[in-house]
Amino acid sequence: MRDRTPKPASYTVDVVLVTAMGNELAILVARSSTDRERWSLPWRNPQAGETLDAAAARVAQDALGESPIWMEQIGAFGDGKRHPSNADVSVAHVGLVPHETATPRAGYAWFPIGDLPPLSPRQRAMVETAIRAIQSRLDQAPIAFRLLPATFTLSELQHMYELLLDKRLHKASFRRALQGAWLVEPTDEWRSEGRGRPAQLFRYAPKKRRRLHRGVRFDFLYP
Amino acid sequence: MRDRTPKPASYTVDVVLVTAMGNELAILVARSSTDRERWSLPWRNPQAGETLDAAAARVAQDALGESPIWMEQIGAFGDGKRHPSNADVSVAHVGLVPHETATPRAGYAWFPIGDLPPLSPRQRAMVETAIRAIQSRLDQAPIAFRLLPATFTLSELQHMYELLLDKRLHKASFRRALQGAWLVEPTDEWRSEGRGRPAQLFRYAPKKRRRLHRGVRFDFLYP
DNA sequence: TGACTTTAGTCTCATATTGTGACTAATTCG
DNA sequence: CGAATTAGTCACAATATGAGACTAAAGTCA
Repeated sequence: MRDRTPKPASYTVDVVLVTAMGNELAILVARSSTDRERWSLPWRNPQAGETLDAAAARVAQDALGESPIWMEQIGAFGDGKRHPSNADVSVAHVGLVPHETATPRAGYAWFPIGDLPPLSPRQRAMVETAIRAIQSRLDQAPIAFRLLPATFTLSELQHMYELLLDKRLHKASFRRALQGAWLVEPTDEWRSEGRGRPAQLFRYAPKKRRRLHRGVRFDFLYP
Repeated sequence: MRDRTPKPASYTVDVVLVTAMGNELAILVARSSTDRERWSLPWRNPQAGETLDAAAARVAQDALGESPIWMEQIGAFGDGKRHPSNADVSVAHVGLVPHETATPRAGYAWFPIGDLPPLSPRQRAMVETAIRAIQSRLDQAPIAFRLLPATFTLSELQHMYELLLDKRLHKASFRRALQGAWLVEPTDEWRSEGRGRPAQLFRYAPKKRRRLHRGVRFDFLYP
């Protein structure tokens, strides 16, 4: 697909749909309708009068048949990198989907993030930005909870955080922080997972609490 | 400029230029060339082949005659809100300029952030997002340093942080955190500001240091 | 049955980080 | 000189955090 349109500049709306598949994150990828060997993130040329968020929701809807449980714009991408469309820029979004309820429609498939098919450079950049966006918002939005079923064990929650942050966490510290945040409440159910002591199931049920007030942080290493 | 083009969808590149003017933040606003009563953020229809960042730099260049010392994209805005152009979406950027070196060209003026002229709804949203972006990146990038001259007193730095965060900070804690971050080094100059003890001048000179490793935080209040 | 393994959940303590008031220092003003 | 003003430091209490060790409840298997 060569660029033939001179002006005005056009744009697409692309979505990075993320789910947790077993022990790895996975991204929803679409098979190209013209060249079955090519893959891309789901995208769309927005219709006239369609808002960005609506277009992104539509892209997700077309791919999964349902809406992501959380979605956020992660920016406009262009800057010379190629894209399956001839558009100059693409407005990218991240969407989160719990894996249980996420069955891709025909032509779409989940790919583990460590083993993605080749994507256009622009969409490759979107995936990277999406992951970083998830990681940086992890302490500001209930992202991990959204990737789990309605009830879950605390170990499952911790493993989700470890998966998203790509680092190990200490069990006692994790639970202490979670306690202090008043984000979960226990159900009266327990789940026995074969070996080992059964775990209590919790649900996401945030309580109001006073805003934490912290001073400044200088967390950047350099320039 | 009326909307006459039906398709394909077009976009603009807009820039929120921010500086510190005395005791308040200020935004660079452009007077409309057609209607002298109307104001807008500086924006531009990108040229063919021009990257987003290049277009944003060009917008800043046209308005100030120089480049912001720091600039970052803050997202694409559309979603039905009006804009001075007929574009469906606008890709917004924040740029920081130290006030000393920032003389607006003809047709542009700094407005204190608490007293902006009426802007289009879309650009109003950009300003709000820009401020939030600055605040949220304040601990990850040397934003406050960029808004100050090359040498500054620690009180000036603290006041800049207070201005950006819109909250008071405790002097001793601020300096302790700053010490720990290895971000400034003293010069051998002092500045006497009339009454009171003279203050030592510092410069931004970040040193390498080991990455801080923290566990998880659950800093969101609810949903 | 009863050791052993596995996973869940808790406790405690040392250490690090942070909030805050009070202190000392160097200057101007009158 | 002494009060006022701004800079810069100290010390201590209060929290927050990292990490190991502990208890609890299940399955496994001889």
